[in-house]
Amino acid sequence: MDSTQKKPSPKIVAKSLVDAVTERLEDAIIAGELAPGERIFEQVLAAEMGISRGPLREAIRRLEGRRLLERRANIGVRVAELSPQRLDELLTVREALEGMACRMAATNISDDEVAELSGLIEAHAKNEDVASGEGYYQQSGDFDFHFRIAKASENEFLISMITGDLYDLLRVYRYKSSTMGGRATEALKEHRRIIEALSAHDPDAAEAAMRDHIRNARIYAKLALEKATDAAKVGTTD
Amino acid sequence: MDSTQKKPSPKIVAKSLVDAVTERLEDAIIAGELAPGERIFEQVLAAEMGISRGPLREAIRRLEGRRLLERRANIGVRVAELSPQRLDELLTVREALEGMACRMAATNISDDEVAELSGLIEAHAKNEDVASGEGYYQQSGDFDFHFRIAKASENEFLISMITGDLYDLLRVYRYKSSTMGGRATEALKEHRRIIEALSAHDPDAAEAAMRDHIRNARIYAKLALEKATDAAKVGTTD
DNA sequence: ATGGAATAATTTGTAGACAGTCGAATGCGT
DNA sequence: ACGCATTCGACTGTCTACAAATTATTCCAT
Repeated sequence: MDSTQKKPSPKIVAKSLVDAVTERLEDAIIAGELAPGERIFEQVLAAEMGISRGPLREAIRRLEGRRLLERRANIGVRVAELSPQRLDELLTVREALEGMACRMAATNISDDEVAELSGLIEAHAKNEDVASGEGYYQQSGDFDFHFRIAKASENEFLISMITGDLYDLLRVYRYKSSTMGGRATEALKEHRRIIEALSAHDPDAAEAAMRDHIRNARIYAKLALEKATDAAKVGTTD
Repeated sequence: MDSTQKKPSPKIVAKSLVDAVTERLEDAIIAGELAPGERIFEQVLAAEMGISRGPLREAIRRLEGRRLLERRANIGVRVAELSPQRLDELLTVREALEGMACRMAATNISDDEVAELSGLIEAHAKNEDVASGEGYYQQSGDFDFHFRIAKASENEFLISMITGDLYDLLRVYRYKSSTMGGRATEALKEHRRIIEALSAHDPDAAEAAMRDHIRNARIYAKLALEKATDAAKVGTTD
């Protein structure tokens, strides 16, 4: 949550223990320290973290809502399973949401903001990572790009979904496998098309371009992830 | 949560206290017993409900995630404010999500399901409520209609968003004012167009029809709600 | 070996206490 | 009389400890 940006202005937010624990748990899940499907024992975890059960339970309730954890009454809490199918579902929702955000952005965005977006993209285009087509491109510039467009929608609800819940969920997959990379050159072209549409303030074209971009990423990621999990099933003795 | 339907199949879910409290709080907010902006005191509420603070706090965390409650650190919890603008944002998200759901439904839905949908609509068309254009139409048949289409998308993530979080949030507005009614005849026409597109298994047309339907509802609701709140400002001494 | 009952482990809920923090009211000084 | 600092009170945030309920496991008898 604080790894990339989102904290350019370190607001002096009075963080409660629950907030801190939530983030830490989140990071642990994202980093794979807590494997998908793994069971969580409240007392053990609380002891490890040096806190009491209360705040831990509250943090768990939150992540439950974000679908990072799953609870079955009187049985326990498990880390959510991450199937390729779920990723596909997730990205489909993202397509709908970001498409809408981009549509709204097309009407609201200022020329200055478009210029900034363009600068962002072109700066990254010069990176060797991107030029070679490999790129951990997705992890740095891509977020910024999508975040800014979401913000330009000026729809608070939409923004919080895209940059909050959805984003966190996606990070889990992004970490698991670098399936989202390797499409840098295509992604760059798609980004340019999005900027074009935004610059022309054409809502229909903007939405279409964004949806196209995310749909391509989805299809690519799905294939890559399926291949990866198949390989894993052969490679490991799990 | 159990007032209308959503519980056609009373699954034997072992409910914990937290679940029960969550629902009750939710209902209280939706029914307006807890007014928007009203502050909540943990001790008081816990005492009123006859429970301890623990489960109450956990329930609050959940509703926080659903954006029904807002918490400011060390200050307290308030019932979320419901501005016309927020409703507009909400319905915009719904347009995107249900549009996507309808698109997917167009490919997945069976002819039998289309027939059922059609039956549902036509049955309601014969109702006097609807014919008169007034209708508490929105509260009964409309939900079913939208729910079924969401389900037909076969995207679990999408389904849970549309029938879960979003739906609950909308209920708050629906209760507050009957702004969502009075458009029954138009809504019926729009529903028929959606069914047509679904029956033809045309994704593009299906999405377009659904988005059109929700967009119209949004614009109408926004105007109605703005008028209502303006009137309230004059009418009350608040 | 299978069925069932007793047992153990874990989650869930409760109670009480205390520290930290914010807000409001109070009182002082100008 | 007005503004500012201080004090006081209330509520949240957190911890410890205990009690209750439920599930999983083990072990014995058939």
